[in-house]
Amino acid sequence: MTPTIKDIAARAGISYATVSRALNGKYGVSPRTRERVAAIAREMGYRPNAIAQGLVNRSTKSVGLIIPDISNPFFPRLVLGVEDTMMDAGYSVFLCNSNWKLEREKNALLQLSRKQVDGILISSIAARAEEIETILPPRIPLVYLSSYPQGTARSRVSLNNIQGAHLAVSHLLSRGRRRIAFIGSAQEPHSLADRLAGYRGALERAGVPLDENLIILGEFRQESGYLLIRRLLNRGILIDGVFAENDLIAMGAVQGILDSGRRVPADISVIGFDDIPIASHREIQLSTIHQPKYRIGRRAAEIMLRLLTMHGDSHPAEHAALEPELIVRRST
Amino acid sequence: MTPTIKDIAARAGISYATVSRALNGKYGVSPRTRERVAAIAREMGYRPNAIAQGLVNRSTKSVGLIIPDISNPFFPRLVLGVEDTMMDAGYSVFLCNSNWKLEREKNALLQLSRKQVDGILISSIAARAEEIETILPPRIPLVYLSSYPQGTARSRVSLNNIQGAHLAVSHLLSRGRRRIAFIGSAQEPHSLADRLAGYRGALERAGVPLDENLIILGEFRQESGYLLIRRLLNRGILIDGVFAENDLIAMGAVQGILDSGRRVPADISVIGFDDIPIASHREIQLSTIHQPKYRIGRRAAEIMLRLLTMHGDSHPAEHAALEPELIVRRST
DNA sequence: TAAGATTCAGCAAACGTTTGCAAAGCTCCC
DNA sequence: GGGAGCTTTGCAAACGTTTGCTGAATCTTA
Repeated sequence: MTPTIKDIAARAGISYATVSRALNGKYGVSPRTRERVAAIAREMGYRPNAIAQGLVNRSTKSVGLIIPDISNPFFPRLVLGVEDTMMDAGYSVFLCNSNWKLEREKNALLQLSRKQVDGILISSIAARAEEIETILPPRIPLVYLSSYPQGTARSRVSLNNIQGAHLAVSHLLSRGRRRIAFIGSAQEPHSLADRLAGYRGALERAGVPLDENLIILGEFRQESGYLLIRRLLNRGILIDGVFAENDLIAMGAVQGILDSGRRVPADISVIGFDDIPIASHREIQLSTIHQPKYRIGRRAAEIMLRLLTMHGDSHPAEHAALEPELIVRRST
Repeated sequence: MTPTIKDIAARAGISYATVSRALNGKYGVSPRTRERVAAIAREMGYRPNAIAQGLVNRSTKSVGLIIPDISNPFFPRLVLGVEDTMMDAGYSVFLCNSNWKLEREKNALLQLSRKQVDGILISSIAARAEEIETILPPRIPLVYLSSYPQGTARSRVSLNNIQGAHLAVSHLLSRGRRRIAFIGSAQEPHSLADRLAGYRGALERAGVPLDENLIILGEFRQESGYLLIRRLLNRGILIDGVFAENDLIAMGAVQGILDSGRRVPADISVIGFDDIPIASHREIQLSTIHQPKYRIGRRAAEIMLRLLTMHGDSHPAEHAALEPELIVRRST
């Protein structure tokens, strides 16, 4: 059995209340006993039971982090930003994958709240806030990162997706492209909406007519980008540019275009979104919209820490929108 | 306040012991009260407090997972395999990044044991078992996955690294390569040792003399592979093949070779290790040794679940060594 | 109908902490 | 030497559960 506070007390011949106070540096313990207790604790290899502490302190020093897909190279750095920051502050993080399924997202929320996490960070795929916020007791701090549902009053940190899409499409336009396809994913409604808005806005501003046939949706995967673009090209639809909702789709699209005998960027320019590590690879050189992934994670964690230390007294929501950045590489 | 078992009891006019039994389907409560309790619980939105349960049950239904680097594309699928399996069994997982630092690995172990996790899965960078196992109370289930320290008696699932390296180097030899460099990382001693052993073994078996100058070590990153190969080539050392300890290093090496004006594979063949997703990309086409990442994770989790349900009665360690697979692509 | 068996419910202890309150011990000064 | 005031310690309740034991109520059976 691992030693408890009582074992230490017994060994020291004092009450366990005193041991607790001594170990926690609380006021009202003589330096002599404090030292004695510390020595015994060390010698016995005492390790405070965080579960018991959690019960009485009503704080587990842990938070939940829910993301849709750890295999997508966008998320690991997000996770890292959250983890580093929370760890430094003495928190542990429960990681949950929703696998792009709302049902799993809800379930993760439920599990986390049962586990009495002090707060939850989530990259949510829910369309509306009620879908998930009703699951949680209102007092528990919640921070959205990267994507968030419509109608939420909670804190969030995200990229300015409209602006990012605008940047991307304007760049294609500046390259003389006029028939620009949008290839996205229906898996995450909110950023899709924003990026579509940016796409539409940029076209409109340039006076380029919108062709709804050029908007196609699949999944956030390379295979999806490949299949969708091939289908589009096979239908004989003319395009000279592609704005993909993320880099994976973009990379798939590039493959599809090449495999159909066209050149990138000579015939069709392609731009992605996210700037995942591989996008900058010498043989890939994908133009894209950079997202400061680590910073998004860190920022969200910082907001969480603030909510956590405010300790219940009114949660004024914080909205942080980080700036996207256009990265021009060989694909445009 | 979220409702507790006592609130339900008060509302139902019965003792909270009965409520507990009713909710847990324990023997000794009439169907009538059982239903009534369930109804009230549902209506009040009761959520069992897993912390309190953990305290009395001495089981938190959570495990820790420690990996060196979530940003390395090798690990996400490993994590996924663990997560899916543990989640299905009703466990949550605490994810910790050691960032290739033994100190952080030890600290994670400490935190997890304080959090009273039921078990720990770890991809350890420690050289010897004592370095980390002494931190943990011996009764807590521990499973190594992918890499493990020397001298451990605990369960582990890993790839047969010696065989993998042997496969890789033999493949290069079969392509007529004789001056084969080994580019590895000193960050993880155990698999380095095994892969080096495989490298040496394959050379010896083919009667190719070993040149210690061809063995160079850096980090598990693309930049490292790039720099090391360039330095090697700049020193005028002749090589016609490269066996890299992982795909990132291999990809960096390919860049370095190309940038030095040589061709891959015509002048120098390159083979990596891991088979990360990008290795199969059309523009990359890196030959490599495939690791079944998801399966390693799942297998480790399954072993963990077995240890968990055995519930203390002697832990016979399980050793699973999965088979590597040679994947031949364009780089060799 | 009465005794015994069976079903159902409650009391209270336990898990390992923290902490308010009270008591005991000490120092100091008049 | 005796109280005031301070420091140090201990007692016991509390956090939200689970569960062994006991008692009450109901049912069975002769």
